[in-house]
Amino acid sequence: MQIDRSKDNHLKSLTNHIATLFHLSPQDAELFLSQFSQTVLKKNDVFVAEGQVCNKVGLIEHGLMKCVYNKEGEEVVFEFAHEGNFISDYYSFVTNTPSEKEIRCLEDTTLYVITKEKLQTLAIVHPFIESLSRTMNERLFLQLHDRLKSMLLDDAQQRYQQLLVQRRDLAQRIPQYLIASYLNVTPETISRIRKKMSI
Amino acid sequence: MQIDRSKDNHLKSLTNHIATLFHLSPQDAELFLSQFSQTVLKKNDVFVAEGQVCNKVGLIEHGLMKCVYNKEGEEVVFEFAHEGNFISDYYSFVTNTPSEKEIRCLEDTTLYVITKEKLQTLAIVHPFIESLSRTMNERLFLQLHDRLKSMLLDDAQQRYQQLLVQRRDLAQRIPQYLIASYLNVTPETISRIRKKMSI
DNA sequence: CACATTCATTGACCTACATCAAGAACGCTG
DNA sequence: CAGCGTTCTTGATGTAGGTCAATGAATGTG
Repeated sequence: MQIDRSKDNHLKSLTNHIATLFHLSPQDAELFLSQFSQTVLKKNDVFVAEGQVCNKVGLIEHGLMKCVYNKEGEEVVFEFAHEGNFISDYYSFVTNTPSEKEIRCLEDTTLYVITKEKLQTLAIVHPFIESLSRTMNERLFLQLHDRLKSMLLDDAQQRYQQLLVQRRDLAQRIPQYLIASYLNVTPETISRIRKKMSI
Repeated sequence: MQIDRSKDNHLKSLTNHIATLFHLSPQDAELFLSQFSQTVLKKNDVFVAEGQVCNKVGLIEHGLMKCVYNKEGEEVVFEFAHEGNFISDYYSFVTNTPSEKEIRCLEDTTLYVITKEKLQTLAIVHPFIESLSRTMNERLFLQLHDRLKSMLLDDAQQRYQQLLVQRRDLAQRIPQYLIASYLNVTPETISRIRKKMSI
């Protein structure tokens, strides 16, 4: 049932997406994305390994990834990313320290990748990259802020319900035990919450 | 025992601090700070009220402030800020939405304040402001990241111990019940942790 | 189709931390 | 220094959510 589009069409759609997101002209957005190189990964492939300095940012064209801490053998989900999202261990990226997280594909994933070095080189020539970086930092800040706020103020059920509202699409593609981990509870707790809510 | 310095000396010290923090030339740092206006607040004075859009950033010269959520009448500490720190509800600042937090002085506080509008005007004339904003966003991101990480991975005792190591100076100026709130536990829990650690 | 694997559910029980209530130890300020 | 508000401590008890273990459902694979 899916229409097979050319790589160019996909890229075009991503370009529009980026232009809108960062208030760029179509030309700037195209210039920006033309510096990325395409990477194709299979389900369970690792994009960033724990212990490696993350010096790259990906922009997902198609697919789904998770970014997780390893806490004594248990995965603790830090973030999910899907079509149109950027993915990186941005903490490692900024601080140049080894990543304490792992980024891995939950589905077959195609993404466009650019290195930190290339980004910095670009920023020198094209001032709009600096402004784009600022906006991106802002977005990352807002995301983290929302997450921290709900950890500080809400209980497990409230967090789950908010997730269902705010990221319903994601919640349907991701196994419940990973949702649980993202909400910082056990799968059993999610199961009981669902029962209580009779979903 | 304290040496009484002139206002100019204080400002000079802040200017150096900012220059170092953001890799600015002394000239740029001075130019930047010259756009701020001094505000003097007493203990318990409100800097940002809940419900008001926060369109300003303060830089603390002397004193201590808290930034708190109000959760059903209970304060939940989001952040503390003291000498040399910037203070704002940056979420409200960026999104132009009413602040859900209150920022209030824990001690008599002197700070330098600049409005969002002025900052934006400045950025047009002086490109270094844009880069400074990016760096500031980055720092805010890293701060939130650390906090979220410890909420996800650590228990109350670990969070308390890390606070003692990372912000010992702060911990000594702030009542324990606010430390507790910052760590998202009750004062009783902190008291019991201290007993167990025999501090 | 049989079998394995992976995920979700449920129940019994446990634990970290919260809540409530009562003192104790500080400051202040008159 | 007496008295009072504020913070900290301690004990008794409650609870959200964790852990462990068993069972089911759903999915993939030879």
